[in-house]
Amino acid sequence: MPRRVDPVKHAAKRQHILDSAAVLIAEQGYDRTTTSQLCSQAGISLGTLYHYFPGKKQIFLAVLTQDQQDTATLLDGLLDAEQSDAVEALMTFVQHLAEPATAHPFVPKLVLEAMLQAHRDPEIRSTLEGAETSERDGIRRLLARATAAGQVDQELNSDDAVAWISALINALYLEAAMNPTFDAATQLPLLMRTVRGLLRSPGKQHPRA
Amino acid sequence: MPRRVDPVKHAAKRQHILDSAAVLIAEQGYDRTTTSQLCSQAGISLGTLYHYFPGKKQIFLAVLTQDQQDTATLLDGLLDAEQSDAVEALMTFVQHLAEPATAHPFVPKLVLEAMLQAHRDPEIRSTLEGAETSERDGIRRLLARATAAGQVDQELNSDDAVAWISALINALYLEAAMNPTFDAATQLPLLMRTVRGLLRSPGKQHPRA
DNA sequence: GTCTATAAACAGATAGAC
DNA sequence: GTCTATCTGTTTATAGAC
Repeated sequence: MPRRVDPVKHAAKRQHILDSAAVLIAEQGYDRTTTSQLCSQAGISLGTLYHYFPGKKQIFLAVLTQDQQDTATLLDGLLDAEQSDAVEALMTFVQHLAEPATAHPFVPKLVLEAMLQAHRDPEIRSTLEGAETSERDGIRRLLARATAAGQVDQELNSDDAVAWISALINALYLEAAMNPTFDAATQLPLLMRTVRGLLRSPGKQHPRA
Repeated sequence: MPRRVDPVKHAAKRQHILDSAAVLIAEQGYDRTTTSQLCSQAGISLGTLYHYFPGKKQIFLAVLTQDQQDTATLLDGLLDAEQSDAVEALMTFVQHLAEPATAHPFVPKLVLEAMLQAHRDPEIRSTLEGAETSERDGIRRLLARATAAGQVDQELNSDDAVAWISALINALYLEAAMNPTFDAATQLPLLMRTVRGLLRSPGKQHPRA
């Protein structure tokens, strides 16, 4: 005995609303995007929108939550993997964190909008906090392994290094979102190079193998 | 025969409105900040605000313009100065571009808000464009000098390098604005170190003098 | 489930008294 | 020059017909 028509159809439409909302909010920003625009973009009316979501803010939170789950899944897989070269493991992790910025132009814009709004709205902040923490934590653990293996400049403060590797990844998102001449996919290798430069001692060669 | 009461008093009050507006907009964002809030923060009424400015947007533009003038003046002075070591000249320039981020917590927040809004509003974009262009142009010229002097990795693409030095400076502003545990003043030296790491060849020592 | 019509609150901006 | 009172349009959200 099936439950009328709901099962997948409802979830699919909900997802469709979320997808179109993500693009619109990325382009215009959360504050400037009206619920009416959200409706016309999704091809539905106001009444229908409020049938699927209790309010505008919840739509934004739902958009952020699904992105967060993608990232979390990605990170967990990478942290489990054992690799011989600790620096290369760290670099792989960094690359995977940076890669979404190259997927589609709206992605870095959405990430940046989320970061800004998180700074102003407690609800959005707590939604994002988990992802950021696990991101930094992953970097920290992999960096510790690389340092223990003597592959990183001993004088480089661990907390500072984590902060700056994280900052460099954020910089890729920032430039991809703001600078029209900046192509994230092309610039990704240079991000990797810069991270390596940060880890390497200023006065010494990185000891290979 | 003096002109009634206007001369300095008007300019001083205008400036006071701008100063309080800058802090408020930095904290809340432009869209979330209402004209009423701008008034109560400045200690005046709505009617008075519109006596000094034609509208909300013009207040924001005025805030950005004055910041821009400070930066432009700073850059010009640095570009004129001749220095023996070309890399050091570049590093001095980078440091001066990054330094405002360490001045007061609201400064990086305001800069970031401006960058976001510039991406969405043509008027704000054109107001900011001049500053960004002269910033990148300064980096480009100083980098060219350093490259000509053989102090920079020959294989490093010039445009990429400019983009990433600029991105690193923006990263300092971004982290200072978003990350409460990130102290811009403390992290400035590490920014300098990272820029040096970027310029240095991955396989060779930076040839000193 | 989806729509149209509408309520309730609030935004930016103006009028005009003092 | 500065204020209070008010206009006008828009925004989020709800009611209720189909």
